Amino acid sequence: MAAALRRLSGLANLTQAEVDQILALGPLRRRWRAGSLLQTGGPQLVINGWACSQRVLRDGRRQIYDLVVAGEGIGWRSAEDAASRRSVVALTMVETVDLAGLLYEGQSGLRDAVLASLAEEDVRRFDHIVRLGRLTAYEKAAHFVLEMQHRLGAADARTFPLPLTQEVIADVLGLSIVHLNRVLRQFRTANLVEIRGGMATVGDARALAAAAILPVGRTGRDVSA
Amino acid sequence: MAAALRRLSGLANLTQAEVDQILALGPLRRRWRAGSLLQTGGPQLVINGWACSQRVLRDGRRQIYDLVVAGEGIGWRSAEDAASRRSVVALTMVETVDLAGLLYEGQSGLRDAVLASLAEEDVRRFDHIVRLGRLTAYEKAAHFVLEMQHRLGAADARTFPLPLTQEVIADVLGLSIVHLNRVLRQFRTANLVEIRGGMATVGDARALAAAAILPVGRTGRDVSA
DNA sequence: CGGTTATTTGAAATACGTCAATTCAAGTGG
DNA sequence: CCACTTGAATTGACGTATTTCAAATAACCG
Repeated sequence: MAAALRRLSGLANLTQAEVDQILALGPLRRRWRAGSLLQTGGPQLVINGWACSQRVLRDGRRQIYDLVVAGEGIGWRSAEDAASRRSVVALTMVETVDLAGLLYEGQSGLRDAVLASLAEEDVRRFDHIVRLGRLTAYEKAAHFVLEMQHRLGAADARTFPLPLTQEVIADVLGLSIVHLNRVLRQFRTANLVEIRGGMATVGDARALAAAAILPVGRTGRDVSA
Repeated sequence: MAAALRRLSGLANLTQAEVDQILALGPLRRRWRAGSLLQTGGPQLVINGWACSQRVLRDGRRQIYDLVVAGEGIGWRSAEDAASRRSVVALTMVETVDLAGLLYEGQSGLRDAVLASLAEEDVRRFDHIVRLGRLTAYEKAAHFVLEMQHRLGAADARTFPLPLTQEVIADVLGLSIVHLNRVLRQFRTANLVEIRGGMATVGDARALAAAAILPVGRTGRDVSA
C-alpha cells in the first residue's frame, strides 16, 4: 500500500482526507494470483503487486504493451482494451480496489491522480514505439531500466524493486530471452546495472543513461531527441 | 477533398448540412509543402495530402508513429505531442483547415468524426507496437499494406493510392530501406502486392492477409489474436 | 530435500543492416 | 526532343545483431 501511495502522490497532490479515503478502501480489496487474468468489470486501482497489459498471438508470440505498478489504474478504457485485444495479466500477486464510484464523483484528487497516470501511460507508449522500432537490444534494455526507475520514483536511488523475470522484460522489449540475458550480462560486467533477486542496482548511472539514448525523466521542457 | 469526405463518412454519419459545412471550409485552407513541419496552433483537419507523426533521434534515426491521411485530424492533443516529442511532417503537399471553433461547439457530426479518427489512431497504435516488437519484416510489410488499404476505405479494392517512398515505409516499420525493398520484391515475385508509382495493387489478397498475421479489418467482435 | 522454474552459456543458423554501386523515373533547361 | 540532374528504387556482397536450439547450472518453493 505504501508503494501505491507513493506513486499516486507523485501524480497529483493528495490531501490527508484523500489518503485516508484510499486507506479506507483497504478492506474492499480483491486479490489476484500471479498469472491470472485481471477481469476488470470497471475502473480499478492497483494497490499492490505487478501486472502487465499485453497481447498474445496465435502462435504464442507475446508483446507486452506496458507494465502496471501499484498506484496505477486498470479497466478505465474498456472499449480500447477490447479493440486492441489488450488484456491485463498479474505478474505477481496483485491487489486492486474498485473505483467505479469515483469515476463520476464531482471532485477527487484520487481520480485526478489515476487519470494523470493514464496520461503518463499514453506518453510512455510513444517511447515504447521508438524503443521497439529504432533502438538496439543494448539501448532498449538500458532505456527500460531507467524508465522503471523513474516511474517508481526511485530516480536518485541506487537500488529499486524490479520483480520481473527476464522473459517478461524480453516480451516488453521485443527480444528473445537468451539475447536479453546476454545484454544484462554485459550490463553487469560493465557495472551499468545489475538485476537480481527482484531488485535492480544501478552502478554507473551516467553510463546507463548514455546507453539509453532516449531521455527518461522528462520535464516537458527539453526539446532534444 | 473527396478523399477527406470519404474518410470522414466512414467514421461518423454526416448530414448534408455538415458536408456543406466542410465544403464551406474550402477557402480557409492552409497549404504545406512536402517536407515541411506542420505547425498546428490548434486542431486542424487534413483535407488533402499525406503526412506522418514522427520522432527523430539525435543521430538521425527516425521512427514514424503513424501516418495521417485526408479526413484525419492533427493538433488535437498538443500536450501529448510535446511530451512525446512528436511532430507532424508533410510527406506530400498537404492542405488543412482550422477546426478550433468546432472544439467547443455544442453538437457537430464533423467533430464526432474527427474524434472517432483519433480513437482509431489510439487503437492502431497497439497494432503498431505488436508489429514493431514481434513481427518479422515480411509480416510487418504485409500488415502495413493491409492496414492502409483498410484505412483508406479500399478494403475491397484491388488497387489504392500509397504515395510513400520506401524510406517512409521503412521508418514506419523500423526497418532499413534496403531490407524493406527486398521484402517488397518478394511480395512482387509472389504476386501478393505490388507498390509502384504511388499505387498499391493487391494480387493474392488471401495470401497477403495470411502473411500479415494480425487481423486488420476489426469489427470489435472477433477475439482471436 | 526434490521438483519446478528461471538463469546462464555455447554453438550454429538466420534475419537484418551497412556499404557501395547501378538502374530507373521524373523533371528541367537548352 | 534531347542531355543533364536529381531523387528513388534496386541489386550484390558482406558484416553484424539477434534468434534458435540445446544443455547446464542456479534459484526458488512447497
